Amino acid sequence: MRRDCDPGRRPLCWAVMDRAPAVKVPDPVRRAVRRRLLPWFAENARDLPWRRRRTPYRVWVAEIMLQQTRADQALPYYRRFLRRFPSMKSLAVAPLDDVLKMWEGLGYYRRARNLHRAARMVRERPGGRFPDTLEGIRALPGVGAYTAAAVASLAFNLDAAVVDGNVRRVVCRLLGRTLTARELEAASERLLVRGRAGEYNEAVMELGALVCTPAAPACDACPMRSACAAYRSGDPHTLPEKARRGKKPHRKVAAGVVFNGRGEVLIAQRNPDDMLGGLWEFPGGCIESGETAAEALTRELREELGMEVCSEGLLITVRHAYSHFSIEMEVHLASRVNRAPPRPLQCAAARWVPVDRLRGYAFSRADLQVIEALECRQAPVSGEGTTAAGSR
DNA sequence: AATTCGTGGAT
DNA sequence: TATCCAAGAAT
Repeated sequence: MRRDCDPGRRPLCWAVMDRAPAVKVPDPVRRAVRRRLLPWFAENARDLPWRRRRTPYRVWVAEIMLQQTRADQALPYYRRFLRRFPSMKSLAVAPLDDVLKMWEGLGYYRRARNLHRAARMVRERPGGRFPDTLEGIRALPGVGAYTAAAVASLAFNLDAAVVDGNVRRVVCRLLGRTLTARELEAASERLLVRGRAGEYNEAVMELGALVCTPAAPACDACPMRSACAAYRSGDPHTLPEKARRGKKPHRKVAAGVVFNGRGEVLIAQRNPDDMLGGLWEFPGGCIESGETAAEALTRELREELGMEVCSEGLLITVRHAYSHFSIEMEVHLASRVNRAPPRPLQCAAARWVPVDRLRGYAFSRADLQVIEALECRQAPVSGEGTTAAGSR
């Protein structure tokens, strides 16, 4: 592709260029970044914990946590995470289950697993030191182009420009059209204030988060207004053009709270590379066509855990939306029909746990609803004939 | 290159 | 209620 592109000549079509497509970035825009945006940021930057004491470790954890996650959602997680794992070493030596527990409810759990793995990789480096080059940072698991540039600029003051959702929106509006990913890289590189890359990166993202928002940008409060092509055009909210997504499929799922007669319930750990990998769950699975929830439950526990169980009735129906599909989960109380112990045939592990110890394990949001239902079902009843385990 | 990864707030 | 989409990465 790149063979016949002489960089010294202007190609007829930018699309054939592999690198550095020429994006016209007007001087007034570049000037406005230095004269307006950076002062605005100095004045209006939120006081966020990861902006204090910018060690590579603290910056890196924040950037992983902030992937596809708003600052206000990440905030309480960041505080707890740094309290529990204040250093690279404390994270590296911790069990993965502890890391996932700290991540519980935040989503995209692969981030937590990669974070843990990367911490152990950093410990193996010479001196156990965090990589201090763009390529070295990029090589850590869970670190892509964005995060590498963010850590490089914020923790090491390297001249690397980030492109995230904010940058995309802000730059497309400044230039008045929807840019391709490659054009965005080139444009952000041109806009970057050399020697102040971290400040520039955060300023653009802060503007996107606080002022240049997707639906209703607050142009009246925008320091870049005079240099913004989309503002002049009159309808800045229409940029960048968005590709519409398809509808999410809906699945019906069955899950079981299986009691063993000693007040303990069965939980299973999901395989590391699956969705919600490493999290614990109440075992179950998809309801096939023509199947009842109770039948699906019996089948799934036979397949996943080699157990024979029988539904004792509905506990709760949980509706939940994941990133790319939604579920309606019928959660049944269930009991064993024999003494066969659970074997982790299609999961990572299985364990009997007292209900009041469930909170020590990491679950997804959907299963946390189940735990709530279990807890408020147990507490008030106390004396009466216990559970569906029904000793017999 | 298009999918697959969570969750919650805004609209 | 339904849809969008956020400091993206991995495959």
